Amino acid sequence: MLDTQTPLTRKLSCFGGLSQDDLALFTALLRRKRNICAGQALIHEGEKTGAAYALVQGWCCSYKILRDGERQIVDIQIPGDFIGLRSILFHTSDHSTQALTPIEVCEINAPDMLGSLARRPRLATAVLWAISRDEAVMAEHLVNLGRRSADVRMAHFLLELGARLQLVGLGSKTGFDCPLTQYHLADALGLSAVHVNRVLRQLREDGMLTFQKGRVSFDNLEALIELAAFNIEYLDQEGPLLR
Amino acid sequence: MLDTQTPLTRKLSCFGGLSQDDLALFTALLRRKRNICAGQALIHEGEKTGAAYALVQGWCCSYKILRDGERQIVDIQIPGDFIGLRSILFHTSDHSTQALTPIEVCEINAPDMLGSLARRPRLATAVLWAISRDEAVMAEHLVNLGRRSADVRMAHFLLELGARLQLVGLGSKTGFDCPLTQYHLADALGLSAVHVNRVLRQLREDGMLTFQKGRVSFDNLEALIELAAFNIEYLDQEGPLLR
DNA sequence: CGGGGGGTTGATGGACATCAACATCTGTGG
DNA sequence: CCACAGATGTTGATGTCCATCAACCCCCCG
Repeated sequence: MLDTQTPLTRKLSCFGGLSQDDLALFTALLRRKRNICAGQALIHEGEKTGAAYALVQGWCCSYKILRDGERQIVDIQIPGDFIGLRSILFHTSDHSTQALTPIEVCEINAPDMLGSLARRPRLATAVLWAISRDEAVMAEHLVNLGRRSADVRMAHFLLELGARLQLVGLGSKTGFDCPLTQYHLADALGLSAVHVNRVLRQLREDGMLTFQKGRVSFDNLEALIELAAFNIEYLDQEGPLLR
Repeated sequence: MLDTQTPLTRKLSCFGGLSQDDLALFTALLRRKRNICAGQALIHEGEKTGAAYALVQGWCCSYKILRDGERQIVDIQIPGDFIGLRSILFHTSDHSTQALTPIEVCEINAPDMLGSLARRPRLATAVLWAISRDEAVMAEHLVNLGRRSADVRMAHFLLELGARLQLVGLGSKTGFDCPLTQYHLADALGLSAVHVNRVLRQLREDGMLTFQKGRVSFDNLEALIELAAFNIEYLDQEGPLLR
């Protein structure tokens, strides 16, 4: 492995079967870098430009605002994730995206991207895999909101985040650094911030996990996985499918 | 337009820019037809085969079952939709899919499909658009579960279904035929069947919509759209993007 | 020193789940 | 033709999970 690996190439390599040429071509797509301050918006719901990015460093979140001002976070992006990929082919962007920390992104030029994919089937397949994975994450998130109680929901969400971070080298079995506030958790989990606070306290008192000062600690990983019935398979990160 | 149009080609044409050759090649992919009885499972969560299909006729639904037996329907498929597309690149299927009515599907052979997409960029783009659209639908579904009250949730869900059916010629402004039971609605909306019943009664008494005997009637479409704050843009079906 | 963002805790209420009973309809076999 | 079972739909009574409102805390930073 090269030590020029970025989180994104690391993730795509997890899918497997990419040559050095594939990776080089892909990296070449990601020329134009941009740095964004924490709190800044990257994409506005309803805009027509259809911009897409790859997130190199930092965290951001995609969300929708309802008429009454309520917010639902639809996805959290961590290094190695795509941002706004599904809007490049759409008339209008269906969500907003905002930086949660200072971030570094690479703009993706849609025509270039589509061109490269046409020339490199393996690369196209890997990107399609990444998109499918995002969709699988969203499906699990849907189940979370629809059918799980607040504590299980929280446990499941944080376990998933931990697993995703581990894949790109930003977390371990013991926990991860996490810039989210309780308000973000509330907006992601469809709860009120007050209730998020209570659920976190409960989980802490039960010795399951601690969320404090920007750090999530899995105090009893086994029990957490059991509580959430967390089955990591939907993240499909157990090694290359193609050889 | 040909009158040999299927719901699927009709949907892909909505995206625009496909030549007769593109469509012919695509249709050729969908050789092997299968008929399935109502209630039969098509895909089992956890299976390794990675099958995918295009739905030609009838309805089906994709869902996950939780440990306690609860079910969450993740997506409803209507004619012209893909089934299980995101699992063709995965180790295991992350959901089950079941026929709600007698259905007719075409198997999709993954290697063939990927090959065709490599040779036909326009076609690849159209399929990518269809995938993006599925994802956009799921994102809106997520907002539905996370932040909307039961009545609004119901209104939004049925309006979306109506719009999707209209695109493939199976619905109108006045309503659509709908094989779902109240139990299906409950599992899709994260509610109990009892509460679904009450919500439907309320909507009926308010003159908004009637759900009876396999038929959804929009009694006051304007008011419904207002109630649900339904903005159709996320379905991206307002005419070709490419010309 | 003041103000704002984030976090914490208690009191109260409401939306929805759960339990239970019954109605209606359909198909099936006697 | 009737009896019956099973799936679906309907309605009431009761309970619970979580939202809402309202304080108050700490900490950071201008």
